[in-house]
Amino acid sequence: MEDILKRDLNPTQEKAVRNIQGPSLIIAGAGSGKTRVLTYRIAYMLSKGVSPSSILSLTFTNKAAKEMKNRIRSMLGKQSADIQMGTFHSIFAGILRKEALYLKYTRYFTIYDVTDSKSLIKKIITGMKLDIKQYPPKEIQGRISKAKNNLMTPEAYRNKPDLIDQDKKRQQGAFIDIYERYSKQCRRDNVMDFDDLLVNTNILFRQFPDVLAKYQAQFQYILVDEYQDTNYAQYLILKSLAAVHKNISVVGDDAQSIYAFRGARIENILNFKNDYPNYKVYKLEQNYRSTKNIVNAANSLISCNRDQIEKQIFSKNEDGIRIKVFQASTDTEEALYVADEIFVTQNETHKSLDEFTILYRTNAQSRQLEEALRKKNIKYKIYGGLSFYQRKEIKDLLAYFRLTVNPKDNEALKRIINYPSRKIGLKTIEKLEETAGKHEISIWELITRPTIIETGLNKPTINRIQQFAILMHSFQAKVDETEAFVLAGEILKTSGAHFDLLNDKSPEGISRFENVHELLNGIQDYTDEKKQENENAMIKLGDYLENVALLSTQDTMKDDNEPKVSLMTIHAAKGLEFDNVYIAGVEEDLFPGRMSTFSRFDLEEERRLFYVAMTRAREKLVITHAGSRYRFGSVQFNDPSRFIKDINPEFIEFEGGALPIVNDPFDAMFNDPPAPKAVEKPVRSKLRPKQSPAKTVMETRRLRPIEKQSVSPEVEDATDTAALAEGQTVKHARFGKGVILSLQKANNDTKAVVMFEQHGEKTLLLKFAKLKLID
DNA sequence: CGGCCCCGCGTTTTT
DNA sequence: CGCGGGGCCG
Repeated sequence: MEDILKRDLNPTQEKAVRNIQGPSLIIAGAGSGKTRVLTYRIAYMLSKGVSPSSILSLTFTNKAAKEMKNRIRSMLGKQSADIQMGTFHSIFAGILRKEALYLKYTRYFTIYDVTDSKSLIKKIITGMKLDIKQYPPKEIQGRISKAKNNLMTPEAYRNKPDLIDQDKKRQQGAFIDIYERYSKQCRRDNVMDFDDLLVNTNILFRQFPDVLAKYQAQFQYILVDEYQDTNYAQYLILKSLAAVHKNISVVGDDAQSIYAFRGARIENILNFKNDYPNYKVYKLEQNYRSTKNIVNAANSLISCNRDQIEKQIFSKNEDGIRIKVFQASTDTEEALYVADEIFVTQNETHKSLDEFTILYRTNAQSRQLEEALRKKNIKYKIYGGLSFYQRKEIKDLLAYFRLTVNPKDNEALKRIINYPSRKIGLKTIEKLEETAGKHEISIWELITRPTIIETGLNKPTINRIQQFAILMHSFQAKVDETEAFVLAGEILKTSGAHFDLLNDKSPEGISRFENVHELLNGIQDYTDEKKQENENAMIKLGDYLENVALLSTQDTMKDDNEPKVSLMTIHAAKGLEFDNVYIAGVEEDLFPGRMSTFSRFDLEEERRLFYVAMTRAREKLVITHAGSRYRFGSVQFNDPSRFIKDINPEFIEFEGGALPIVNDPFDAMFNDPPAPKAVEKPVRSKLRPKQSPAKTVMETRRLRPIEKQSVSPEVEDATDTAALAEGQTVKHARFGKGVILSLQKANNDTKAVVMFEQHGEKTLLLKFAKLKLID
């Protein structure tokens, strides 16, 4: 083990791995080997005699957890199985099932996805006779989610007069009532939404100290990946679990925080020192993934952000080729260019198609790209978007499974009580729901009790409903004693769904039929996989359902052997890497999205997102943007993204013409002035307001072909950095005249401290600053 | 009750 | 443009 650490890790990584006692904060830049550090750290702990079951390791996807376990297993043998490793949501869902009774849930609770919870919220709003325009379900759902992320229960919310006041002012005075009803109904139906998994864990730990103590005692060592993307609820869970042993190690990179929109707090990283004053910090700054060119380009981009932890990410890899920037006239042309570029590159380099990815800001962009790839006969796969599990036929079958496991699951019941058709229509379902609501019971309870009479439905209808209940009952009786895939098959056949699908001979019908069988295969695969870890385990339908509910975008992609280009949003690409990366649609209003351009905070998150996109690439990075694009059914014209201009042009090769200059007054507002503590960032044309009197050096340069930009200095160009010395007077494009106070070598560049006449003392990187010597 | 048609709206991003 | 929801008719 000792040899392995020495051999495979750099000194900082090794220190981070060896320090297993006490709190530690590992700041890990993109491509700096953070997964390796985490993996080796756990392996090292095990080799030191730490018991696997006392380790809690939280990862961002379940796939990442699986891979880490496999790596540890291959390093050490079979010991990794007992490590609690997975996403926050899956680990704590597991704990909540074990302890469900404390919270008046049963261990069979259903996890609602966004669609289910939105549908319930909508039902509540209309049921309260509120205007759907005034209370858009989607917005209400977002607000509920936000409240939950901050652990604001309905009771707590109601006790905040300022919040209640605010709601009234925004014409949503009934928000709290909706929130309250929603919470009550979830509880009544034995249902939790995604946020509840974290909220209820917090409630469990807060209200039942002995339960908390049990887990504190168990999890003596806690590791957290992607710490920058944890929210308040997650932070508190960690804090309480780690309170006793304080062996908590968090790994994160503030520059890659891209989930603030769903409640993530970068501050969690910054506040770590407050909770654990005797913490140790390790900065992994060497990027092993990408070429120097890509790393430096990404650095120049991210330096435009004001909020960041100071660090110097560097690469010792080859310089590599420049980033290609291509301007297409339309989105169609852009897609064709990307497909063609991939085709040519693949032919030249003979790299596997697995080493190519196309990244975009929104899922909607995938269509054009798919078409272009199909035209070129290039195999591809798509992550996310409308996934397999979102298809109607799949959701129908899953609803059967859900209702089998949790009979109180109203949303599931409503979905399938009339599928296949049992002549139970919408009106009937409405009546059921209404009556159930009155009695504060679930629909299932209503229809399996004499209370069903109170619905006022006619005899034949009641009869049909009871037939359905008998059917479901036969499934429910087997839920704990039958293997998932056996029961699933039986449900498919006996429910009549199989017959219904078989009867549809249209192409779509056949595809639906195949999908359903695909789902059954998936259950089989899942079962096989689980049994590899534990031969004697019995995989029940409930286990499978939990797995499905908590799948992440990356988890849904099954390995197939044929190499394919992958298409995905940048969010979905988090943690992945490829030799060749294409970022498409890099345009104003799309990336950054229009909504993000109004505040510095949002804009900086978008820029971090772009940073994540760039740093996925090992060797080649291609950025494309289109002058016009179909959106909302009509043509929209977009300027190239400001992010392209944030990248130092020295690292870019513009293809197909120069980049037009865009002036956006917001740019200047949100990027100026730079952070005082950080190293001075390069000055760019975008810092100038629209009616800048004279074109700057940079602006003129940008219009010329790339070759002239960095090779031979011209009249207005920078003085060769080697010619500069202390004491000289220089001119800077933005800061004007100044005197060089000192020069200092840094990485592969020189830092200069310059005293400017107008702007005072500045520290500049000569590579970026383009100083001109004045005699 | 079920099927069909029309209208309105959406694009951030996801566990 | 494409989807989902709502309304209308058979």
